[in-house]
Amino acid sequence: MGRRHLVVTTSDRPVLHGTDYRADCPARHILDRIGDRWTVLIVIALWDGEARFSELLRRIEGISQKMLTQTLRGLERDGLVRRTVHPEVPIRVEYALTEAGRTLRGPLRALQEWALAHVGDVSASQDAYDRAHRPPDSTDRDG
Amino acid sequence: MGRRHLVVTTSDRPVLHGTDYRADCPARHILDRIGDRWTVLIVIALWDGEARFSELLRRIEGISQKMLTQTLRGLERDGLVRRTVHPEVPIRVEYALTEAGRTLRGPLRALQEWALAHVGDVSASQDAYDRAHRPPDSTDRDG
DNA sequence: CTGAATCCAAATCGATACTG
DNA sequence: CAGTATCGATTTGGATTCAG
Repeated sequence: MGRRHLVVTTSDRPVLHGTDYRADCPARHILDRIGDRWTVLIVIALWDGEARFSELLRRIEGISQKMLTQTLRGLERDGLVRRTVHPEVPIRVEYALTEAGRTLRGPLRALQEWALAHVGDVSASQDAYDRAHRPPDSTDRDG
Repeated sequence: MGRRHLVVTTSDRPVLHGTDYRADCPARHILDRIGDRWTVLIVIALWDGEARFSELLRRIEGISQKMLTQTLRGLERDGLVRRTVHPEVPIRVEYALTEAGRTLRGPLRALQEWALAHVGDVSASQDAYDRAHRPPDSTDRDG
């Protein structure tokens, strides 16, 4: 049985790794978290302050109840979101970012700024790429 | 294909802002990119300079040929990686980060630093969460 | 050597129905 | 209101096979 950890070898010091080269490093875990479809949207939705479950469901367009619950649970488990149950009738549950959760704002912003700065270039590049790699056109008149 | 409505075009509103919870923004596109299993590792592997296809295959442990090709194509299409074919025998193909690709280093670093700074807290939180939500154990005894 | 194509298993996610 | 449970469609990624 071979090792199953993922390794990237570079001559210099790798960016996303600490003392070892495995891909299951802390940074990889974070990438897995924010890489899913909804985590970042939820964090953004909670930037302004706490919100109820149904409120998040309304504000985050397209998310299903299942995914909201599931993602919220993961965030709560990681200590990035705090869940507060108010035993009223009907029941009320408030979600809010923890202190740690709020600090995610910086890195997310860095990513946002990169995206904003490069969205034009990326879009143009995709355009050019798609033109250059267009599927074979049968109306080709060069024959 | 399917339901990917990542409209990177006419978003005149601020992107990862507290009032925008939509998934169709530039930042979302970036998150989709770096969120996949291999993109970041490839970017890291190309940090030092260009590399051949087979070299990347060797250095990024665990990646399959298919995924390397596929991810490289996406990166190339986005203008983050440049592909150079040397028509020799046997053929030689070199991959390298473009200028835009290299600028991804900053945001990636921010993420890494966040992860490093919080891995302890997150781990502890997960631990506590799992203890509190322990699977039903009948051998429970109070000490 | 580079890489496209195909088949298949597993993970992800959404819609729906049901509970307290 | 705030979930849980389940099923099926979709997506993802890996192994394998074939080709320039």
